[in-house]
Amino acid sequence: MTETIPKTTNDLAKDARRKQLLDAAFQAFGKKGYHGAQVSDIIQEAGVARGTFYLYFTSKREAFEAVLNAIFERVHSQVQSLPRHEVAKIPEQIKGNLTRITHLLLQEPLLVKILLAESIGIDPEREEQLAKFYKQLLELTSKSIRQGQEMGFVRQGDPLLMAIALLGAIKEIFFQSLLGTELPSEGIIVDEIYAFVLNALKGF
Amino acid sequence: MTETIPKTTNDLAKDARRKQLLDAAFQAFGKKGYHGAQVSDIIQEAGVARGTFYLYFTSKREAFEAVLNAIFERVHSQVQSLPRHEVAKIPEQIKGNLTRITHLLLQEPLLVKILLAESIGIDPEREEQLAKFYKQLLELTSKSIRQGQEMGFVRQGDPLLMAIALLGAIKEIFFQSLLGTELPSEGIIVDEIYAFVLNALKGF
Amino acid sequence: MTETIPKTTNDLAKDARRKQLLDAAFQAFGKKGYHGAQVSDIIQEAGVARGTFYLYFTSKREAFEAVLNAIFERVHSQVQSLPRHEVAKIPEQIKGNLTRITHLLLQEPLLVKILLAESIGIDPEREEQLAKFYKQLLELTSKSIRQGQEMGFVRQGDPLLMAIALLGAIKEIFFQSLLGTELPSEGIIVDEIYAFVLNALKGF
Amino acid sequence: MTETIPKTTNDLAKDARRKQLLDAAFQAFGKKGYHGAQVSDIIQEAGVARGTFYLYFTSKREAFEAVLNAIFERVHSQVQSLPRHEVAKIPEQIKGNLTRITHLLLQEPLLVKILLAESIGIDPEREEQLAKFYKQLLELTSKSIRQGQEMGFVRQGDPLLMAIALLGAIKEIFFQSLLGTELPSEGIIVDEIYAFVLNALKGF
DNA sequence: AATGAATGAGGGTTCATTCAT
DNA sequence: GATGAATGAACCCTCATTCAT
Repeated sequence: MTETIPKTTNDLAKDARRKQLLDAAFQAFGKKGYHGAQVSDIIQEAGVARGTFYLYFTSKREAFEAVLNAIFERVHSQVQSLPRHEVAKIPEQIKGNLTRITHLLLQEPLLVKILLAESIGIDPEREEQLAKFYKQLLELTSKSIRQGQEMGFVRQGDPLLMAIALLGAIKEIFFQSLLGTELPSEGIIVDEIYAFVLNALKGF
Repeated sequence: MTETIPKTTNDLAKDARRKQLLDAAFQAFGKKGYHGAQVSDIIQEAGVARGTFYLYFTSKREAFEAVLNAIFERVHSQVQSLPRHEVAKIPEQIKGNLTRITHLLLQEPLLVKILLAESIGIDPEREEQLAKFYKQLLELTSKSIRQGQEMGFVRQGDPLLMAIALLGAIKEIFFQSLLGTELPSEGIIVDEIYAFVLNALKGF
Repeated sequence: MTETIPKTTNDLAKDARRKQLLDAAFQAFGKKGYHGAQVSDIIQEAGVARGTFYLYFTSKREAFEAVLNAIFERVHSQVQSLPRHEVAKIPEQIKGNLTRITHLLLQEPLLVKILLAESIGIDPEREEQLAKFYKQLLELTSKSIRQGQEMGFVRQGDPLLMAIALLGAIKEIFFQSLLGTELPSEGIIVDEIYAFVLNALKGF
Repeated sequence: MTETIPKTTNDLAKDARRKQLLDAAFQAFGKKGYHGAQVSDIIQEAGVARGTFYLYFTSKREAFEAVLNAIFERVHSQVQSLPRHEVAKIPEQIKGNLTRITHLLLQEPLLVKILLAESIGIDPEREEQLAKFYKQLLELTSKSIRQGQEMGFVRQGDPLLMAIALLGAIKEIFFQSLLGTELPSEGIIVDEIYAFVLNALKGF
């Protein structure tokens, strides 16, 4: 009788424990970087024993991978793909996306740090993962740009390069906030990015 | 009289040896990153004994620092400050700067990797150094933007954010080349960046 | 309730392991001296892995410090403070102290070596520790001498210098045994030291 | 013609250079101990190049050996052997020896440090050398004691142990001065040692 | 599942000694 | 003889991972 419940309980507990370790790993990697963070930091933050860590991750690297995946998902979840047919709503949606992403990234410097500074140079696999993430982003964006060019409200030019430039423009703002550069308020940042995008692309 | 020549000779030899080690360090750090590169890699690349490395650098970290400084100087040397009074020549000069920087960075992926990916997360001092480098760049750029705004050919907006966005747009192109993204030819890249800058900023 | 037992068990195990390492360190330092002894010697003697050593001591130096402390305690434990009021028993007690110390030091040449030869020149802190150890010994002794002088059965003279001389006389015997000088039997040594002390101090 | 003079000059120069290095080594070993002193310290103190050191000593160890020998000679030169037949002059001579040795050792703490603290634990050969030095000293002393016993003015007891005790009593005074123990003036020290020797040995 | 003591490969740094100039 | 750049063996310490309890 009591046998069935524990299983569920344990599963829940397992998930909770994993999340607890994932959070701790996020904190540790965000604060100290991949190499600076030790497994000791993670288990201390999580309040578990050393062996426990290896019950949920096979290695420090895998834990980092998991953290990175969680970050990707979190960022993705803030981006809604733009509706193709309702052209009138596009600007509004773009601004909404910008607002949500900006809010997230300014709120979570650790996330920014991991995404921008720690995700490269760990190993080839990680780099590939990162490249894939950006590739998706860039393909989506350059497709939109190409559409805009066909519809005449985006200027001519290499869509991929334009997409890259836009991505970089936005990334750099958060990177600079990471370096301690004093930035204006969130609202102004969103407005400025939006203006930047419009201007950089506009076709007339 | 004969005393000065040996001295010069030795100094030259020491400089040459230092450069040899600096180059080897650049290679090693560029290929494997700061943490991945071992002192063994550097001395093997340079073809010297272990102790020799410590004759020229007090530590692995100091060697990295020296590599970073050399990179900063190399990048700086490619940028000519724009002439204030000859407005007509500004576009030409901007394009010249872009061409030179683009050429350098596409030619030297290791340099890009160190500058974009390895220079953060090593230690606070390094981060400060990087922050200073970017701060100079951004101050210079945002001042130009402000001037352009006053003269009416740059649109309104926060000059710092605009400068950051421009910097990021350019950086990202090289970062993506680092990640293996297939890019157009160097000439097209330069043209596109130039168009991007003009469009992103233009005031009418 | 059952929680306390594992804890005790572990603590005991940890104490045992620490003692094992301490003993090994004592052997190594005693045989080869501080600089001659390597951490490898200690762990080999103890039969544990390299990392284990650093689980119990933060450094080679700290291990030496611990060895020295253990020696101090061991020596101290052999010395019983003399009863002030039972004058008649003092000679007997002195002889008892001498017997015990002599026995200990002749039995443990490693201990003598560490105490006399290795405890100086390691670092200022260690020297201070040693100085403190001797200071206590000398203060105790010179106080007794002063009392003896007041009571008339110790000759006049600087009590501190007399205490130092006595200490040195005794130390030297063990130091010479360390150097390989052929000494008489333990019993004769004790008798001789005793006679020496009595004669050196006697007031009439 | 000029050939013969240079030889002498060079020999002198060689001796001077050797002495210069020996002095520098004495300073370095005295201040930092054998292990703490590096060849770098010695050549810096002497103001010569690294290679020069190895023109005069085959190794750091040999330099230490040379320093130790110089110390032995210096100490020996202060001790005049006692005249056997002029019994009346013995006390005076003893006191003279004590005065000179005390003066030397209090004047030269570095010498004391090397002699008492650094000369053991370097290597077996050094230990042997030290043992020989002390053996000579002890044989001389114990022979005198035996003579004194035969002549009736030294009490009975093991002559070697008595000699050792005397040696130790004296050594300890300088050792304690090394450890920073506050001692009386040189004159008092000499008087006290003398009294100590007399009392410790006197036969009635 | 949880624990934490034990492991040991690995890496940075030091420093006595050599040798070409 | 003098120099000092180069050498490389040696050694301490770290930390991700394992495994018996």
